[in-house]
Amino acid sequence: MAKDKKFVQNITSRDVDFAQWYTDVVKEAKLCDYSSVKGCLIYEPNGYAIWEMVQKNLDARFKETGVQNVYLPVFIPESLLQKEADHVEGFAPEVATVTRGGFEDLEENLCVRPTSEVLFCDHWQKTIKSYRDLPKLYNQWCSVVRWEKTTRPFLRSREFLWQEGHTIHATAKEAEERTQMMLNIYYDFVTKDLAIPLICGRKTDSEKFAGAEATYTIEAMMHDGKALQSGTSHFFGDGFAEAFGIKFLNKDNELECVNQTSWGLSTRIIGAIIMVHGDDSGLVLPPRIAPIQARVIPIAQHKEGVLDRAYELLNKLQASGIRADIDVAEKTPGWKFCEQEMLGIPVRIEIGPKDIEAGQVVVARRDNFEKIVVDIDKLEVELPKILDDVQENMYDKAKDFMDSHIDTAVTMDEMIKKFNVQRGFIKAMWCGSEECEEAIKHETGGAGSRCIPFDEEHLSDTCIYCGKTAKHMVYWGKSY
RNA sequence: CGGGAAGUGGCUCAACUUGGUAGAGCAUUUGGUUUGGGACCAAGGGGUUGCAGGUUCAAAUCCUGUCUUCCCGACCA
Repeated sequence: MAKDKKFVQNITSRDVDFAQWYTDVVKEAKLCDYSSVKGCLIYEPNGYAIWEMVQKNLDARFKETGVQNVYLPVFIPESLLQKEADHVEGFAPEVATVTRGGFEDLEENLCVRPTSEVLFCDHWQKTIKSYRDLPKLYNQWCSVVRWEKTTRPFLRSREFLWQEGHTIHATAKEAEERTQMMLNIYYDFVTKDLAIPLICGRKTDSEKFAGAEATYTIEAMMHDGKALQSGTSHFFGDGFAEAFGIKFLNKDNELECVNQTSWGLSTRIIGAIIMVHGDDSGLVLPPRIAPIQARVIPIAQHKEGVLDRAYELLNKLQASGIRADIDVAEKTPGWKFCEQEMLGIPVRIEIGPKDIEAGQVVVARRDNFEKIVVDIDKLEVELPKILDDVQENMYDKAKDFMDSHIDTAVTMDEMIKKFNVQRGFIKAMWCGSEECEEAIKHETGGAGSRCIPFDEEHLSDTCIYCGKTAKHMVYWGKSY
């Protein structure tokens, strides 16, 4: 069977050493390189192209809901960051600070933004007067800096690219709806475009964003069973508005605080794509997000007519809207196949003398290594169908994996035993206390609460740890 | 931040223990033969050994500091 054969030699097997496999894939797919500053990445063309696709697809979805793009500065005066107590407490340990400009010490230190809530607040405090100014639906694509101690490409870097959306509304209800709406957009984007199945829910108090009233999350399961928080949407109520004095006159001519949201998705999602879909041959990109969806590989390209036909094919594909390229390097076909597989290009199209004679091409799928013979004149019609099928199959495969790695437990013994022998998440009841949450994480060797799902099940009446009345069902698992 | 490992041509590593002209494979360049799963032959090019100090007649090798990467842990919305 083709799929059992390991074609690509320089990638560590996923089941042998997952961490090393991840590093190998990042390297072999040429997604990024390390820079001379710890935790700061050089995004190479292949990696940045994925991010550009993410930007394009997400940005369009945002704008459909009335969101406008803006850009705010990279620096935050230290005093501004300190205005909201919970917020500063949450972020202070990982803020980088500029103390000098040129040869002069600064009057006031400037923080490099770890997130921009306070800048938006500061701006709105000055500009919002009336209910007629509301809502404001802003988003910015930028990078932020968090001085992480442990760094890994894409998953945890000191500087990372993301989008951060910030909105203010006249009512809490409207802000709540916006919080949910943006979570749904993330859900839609990640499940449909990235083919990554998700668990959706609310974060517990200890896990929620510093300064938020409620944090909602989409959680994905990586192939090693660990969770990756892949996007978050926060409801702030009027907490920040109180601290910053963002007030407006309502229709009854009364002064009122705005209600606020923020929501973000980062280049971390590239890590998710790698760890959900990748295999022992390298990266596997879902067709809808793949910068290159199909690569034409001419076989025996020195022979009369082969290159001409290959380019013809390429032009036809590009004209029909498929993102395609061609590999005309002076390498053997086998080498090119491996290259295409490491890069994760969803399909390759082999065309050689035999094909030309028979009026056909060979389409090889990256997701299952299947080779399909297609009539050369029907390729423009057939290829989109194949790409759709690849996309769908990738989601189904990932969904099956996730579903088969979610278990339940009603006693701590059961939970600890299960976490010792299996990967994935475990559903269990919880009383709502932070002490129990902490204890569960400790005793399971690091499986923390991922989220309280929207569709809670009733597994038992009591908290798995303390035995008191359970308030919620929680997904537990180790995470990145 | 604690524990462990490592930094030597573009990449993977050797030489370090016992200081004495930096070496191999892959990649790359040129010519030729090849081409349906990482081809072969021949000839070339490429390294002040992460960085900064120190010891020494002499340092990739010994010492000190520092930076970076990887793994485990702690921390992290």
